[in-house]
Amino acid sequence: MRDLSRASGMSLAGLYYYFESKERLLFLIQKHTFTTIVQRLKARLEGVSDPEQRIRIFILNHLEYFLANQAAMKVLTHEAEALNNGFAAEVAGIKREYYRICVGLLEELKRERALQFSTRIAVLSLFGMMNWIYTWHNARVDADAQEIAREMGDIFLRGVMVPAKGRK
Amino acid sequence: MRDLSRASGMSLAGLYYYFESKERLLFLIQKHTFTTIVQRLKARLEGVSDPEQRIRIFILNHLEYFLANQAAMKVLTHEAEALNNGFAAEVAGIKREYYRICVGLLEELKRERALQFSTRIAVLSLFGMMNWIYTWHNARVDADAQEIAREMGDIFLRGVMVPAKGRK
DNA sequence: CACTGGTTCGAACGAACGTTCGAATCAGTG
DNA sequence: CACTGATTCGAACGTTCGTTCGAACCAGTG
Repeated sequence: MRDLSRASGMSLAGLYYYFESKERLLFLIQKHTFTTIVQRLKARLEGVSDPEQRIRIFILNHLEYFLANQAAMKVLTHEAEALNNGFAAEVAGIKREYYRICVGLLEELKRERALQFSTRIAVLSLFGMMNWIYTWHNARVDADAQEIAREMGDIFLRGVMVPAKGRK
Repeated sequence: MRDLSRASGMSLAGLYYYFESKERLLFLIQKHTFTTIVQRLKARLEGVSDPEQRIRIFILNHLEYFLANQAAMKVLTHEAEALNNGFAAEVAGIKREYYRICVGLLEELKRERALQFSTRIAVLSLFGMMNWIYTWHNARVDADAQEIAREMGDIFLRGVMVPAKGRK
């Protein structure tokens, strides 16, 4: 809170005039962040029906936000479980919706192309690939979100695309 | 430190008889952990020459350790940058060696099969898939390390295996 | 037995943290 | 002008944290 006070130019006590506690402030940040991501994703998916393209949009949307707010996303990732039960439940709800959207996109692809893979492992692997980026992305040497989204999309989509009869 | 004191049954002051500071204790834990992982990996790679098989061993070794020490790996992941420069450098060296090994394995595969992909993005995507597991793996519902290593290996290896001429 | 070196601990120190309180300031209204 | 409600702040509160200190204990040796 003292860091925020210094960075915002408002006194420590002044912060508490607007946010009743540190925990509630973190809650508002988390809620705003995840709501924004979901909302932008929905807007971008509008009108696109090709399952592969929809997954690529999902990846790009996610990476763009994570790279544009890298420091913030690092904090949110680490502080994911710092809220008490009341606050945690609401944020968990938004995250679950986001997770369900991704599951839905993969199931679309699975149905259209008659694929066979564990949706849970696939979704969580994809989230891992994308979320981990806050630990390594360096704006000076690494490509931008669009390029990385393309490469990760290539790896993930090709990895998941094996027809049911061709398996095992 | 008070938590460690309680959990270990030794007094708070007693802890400081063995570890000169909290930071040095964290350093020793990090060093021991990453050294162990690298050492086990090297032993398991011994005698295996097929590039694909070597990568599968890498994934299995990593996931086995992460799942066997899930709580510990969560802490180490979050505390990755908590050491001051002196300690941080030594741990970073071990991590870099581990990273280089993975790069080497991918280059082997690339050479043998004439593949074309960004090694850096591939390695970091793989690390993301694997490391993220501490956030979601639930021993009661999810498969064990061997099964997950197989599935992640399937996704990653197939995702990366596209011949040079077939691309773009 | 006394003595020594290694081990353990209760109690405290100073710093950092989240939070609160009362006073001061400011803008707008009558 | 006085008055009101919103805003801002310095100073402090109680707690937690990493760390230290001196005394106590315990084995083994002479």
